Amino acid sequence: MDDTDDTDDTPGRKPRMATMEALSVAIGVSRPTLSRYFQDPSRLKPSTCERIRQGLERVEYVPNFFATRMNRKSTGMIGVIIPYLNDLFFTRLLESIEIAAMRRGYTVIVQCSHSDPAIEARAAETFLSMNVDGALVAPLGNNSDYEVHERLNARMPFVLVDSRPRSMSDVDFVGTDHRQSTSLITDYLCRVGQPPAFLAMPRVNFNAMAREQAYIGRMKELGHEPTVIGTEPIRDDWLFEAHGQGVLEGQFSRGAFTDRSILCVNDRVAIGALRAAARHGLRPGQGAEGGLRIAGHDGYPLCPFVTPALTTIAQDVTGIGRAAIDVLVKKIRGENTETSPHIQLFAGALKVRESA
Amino acid sequence: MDDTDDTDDTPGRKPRMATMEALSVAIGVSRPTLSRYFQDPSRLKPSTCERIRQGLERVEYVPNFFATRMNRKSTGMIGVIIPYLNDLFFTRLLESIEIAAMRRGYTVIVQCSHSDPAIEARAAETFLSMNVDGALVAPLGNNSDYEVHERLNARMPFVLVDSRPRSMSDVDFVGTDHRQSTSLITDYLCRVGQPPAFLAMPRVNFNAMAREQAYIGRMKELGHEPTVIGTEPIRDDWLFEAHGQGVLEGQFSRGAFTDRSILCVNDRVAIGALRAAARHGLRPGQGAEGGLRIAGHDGYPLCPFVTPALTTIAQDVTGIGRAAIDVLVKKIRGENTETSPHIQLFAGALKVRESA
DNA sequence: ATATCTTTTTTACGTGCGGAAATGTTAGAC
DNA sequence: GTCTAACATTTCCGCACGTAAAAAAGATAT
Repeated sequence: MDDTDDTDDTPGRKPRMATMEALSVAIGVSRPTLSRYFQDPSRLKPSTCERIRQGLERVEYVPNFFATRMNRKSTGMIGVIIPYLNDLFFTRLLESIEIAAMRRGYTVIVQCSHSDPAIEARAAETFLSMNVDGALVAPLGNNSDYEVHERLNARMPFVLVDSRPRSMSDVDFVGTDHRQSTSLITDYLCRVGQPPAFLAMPRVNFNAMAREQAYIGRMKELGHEPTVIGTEPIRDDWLFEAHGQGVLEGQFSRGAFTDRSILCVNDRVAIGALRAAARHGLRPGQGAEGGLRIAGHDGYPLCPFVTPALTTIAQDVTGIGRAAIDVLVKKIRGENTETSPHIQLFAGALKVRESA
Repeated sequence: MDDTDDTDDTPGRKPRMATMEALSVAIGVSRPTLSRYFQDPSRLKPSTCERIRQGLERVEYVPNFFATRMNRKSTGMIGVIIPYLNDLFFTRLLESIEIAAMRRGYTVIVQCSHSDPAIEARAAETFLSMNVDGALVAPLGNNSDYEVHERLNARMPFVLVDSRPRSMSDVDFVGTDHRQSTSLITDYLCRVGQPPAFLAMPRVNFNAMAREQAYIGRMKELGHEPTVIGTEPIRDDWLFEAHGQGVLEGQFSRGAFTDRSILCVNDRVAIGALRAAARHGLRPGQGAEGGLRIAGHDGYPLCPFVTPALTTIAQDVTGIGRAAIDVLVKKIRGENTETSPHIQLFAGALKVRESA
């Protein structure tokens, strides 16, 4: 650690070079040449290139991340903020984002808000201090401190994903077209059974609100009376599943909604709804005698494995993640030739299974 | 961006100082004084402290992450590698790790292997170049390149979490005591019904193997004949749920295992098993007529919401995450007074629900 | 052999900040 | 009022590398 000659010869291993300087004397080329080798080997004569390559095979050297990033105009890093981790929707989104970014040669720095606006703000702060090339943010919801997003947006290439605060309508955004997706499944439910009621969530999430609005709008277009339940929180630390189950158990035990179609704001709520049905001896399904049908929204990976298998709208998570990175990278590279703001909405795909 | 005076006076906002130098002239103290203010304000005279604080309120300044980290002996960062994200067990583990690290004042850098040893290796490389103070690794499984872990272990404080390769038995480890947990549920299943069969996974995961072995051992101790199924992969890109469902559907359609207790290697496999049962009209459960019971392992958050609610062993994810950070931080601070290696195993807790 | 071009090396400076040593300041004791 | 200790602040160098310019070394053509 304190070797003055910047090397560390642990027996049995390759000698480790701590600095590029030490590496250069070990290989026998100058340090600037090495620097250029690491950035773009093609700018060196092939023979020199080969000599360096062979030298590198005989020692262990990994360039100092901070020193390299400090001077370069670009850090090659993209900051990603997601609201919480314990939701497979977001993990799949994150996965597609990471893979897409990796392909483009960027290092992704993930920060999770853990449902806490203060942590979200700190994450933004971290990105600013790390000079990330750009930021991809899935906001927390109504609790978010928008100034945080605005500051990021003002200081670096910035793209919102998944959910978009009303106040940030002029910011680039990639997500699902909830009007389309909700209409699609509303239409389907109207076609195969009674017009659905909507099992909502407390208003803490923009997508939830967007879907609720889309449901109401579509129902009216179809000449049906919209019915929304579940906007009141059951308890404070609610999980989506517990919320769905709690709301519906309340209704079922009053004998309400036992023979209707129920469109849930998302799959996790729907899984709770299925649970409530099961506990009340109800069998929701396509050909259900009672007429109870339950559908979700998102394409949660577990939908095919619950009983009955959950009919839902699958969001194109992979497409969204990839597109978000595409837009962000374009902004980073200054190839922003398109209309501004760039709003890209993906269509949802109907997945008909057993539950509706 | 190219301001030579290191400031940026965007109208309507606080003037932004790009460097500590600029900040120092703006406030009227020397740069090193500022430096010490940010590291430990108590080392400054209260009056100076107050002057700086007031100055900071009138401008916007965030110190450069790289520059600060480059010289400090400690970067204040902990690297965490997890094998994949699309599993709520790992997201919960990660959550508890992040919260624990945050409390200790560390910044967590998460890298996900995405089931790919090459990505895992690159993540380790990143940690080395970033000079993280220590690394917490949940290894990929049999596919992992152990040299990667060994290198990290040799070069920085290092702790394995969740799963431990056989070849790394001398490395600090925090995880669940699978002998205890598996025995606990095996005993329970033997007590309430027929001795269980074990629905395993292909041997790609150490915990899966450990549980399988624990099951076999415990069954023999109890004088029962162990039965293991599901060690052959159904298809290549198998999901855990699909694996459980596939294996059991094969058995059920041959009329096998329809009236036995089945202990699944984990909850995701068990959810697939429940699905298989449902598709064959079977109703696993505590007082099941046919005698079919299905139990899992892990404490997957969805267990209470599937039908029937899944009986399982809950791992103490929060405890594991917190303990792992504790050990790692101790190693980082050189307070490693205990026996080496530090092996810390947490007990699992039986969660009796409906399915068994 | 000389001129021209390409490649590499030398040299030197910059990045934003940490840290040790030197300098300045203050307060208490005489 | 001076001296000294104690503390506060500044000066200065260093970190590991990027980058630019100038000088040197090869390579190729004439």
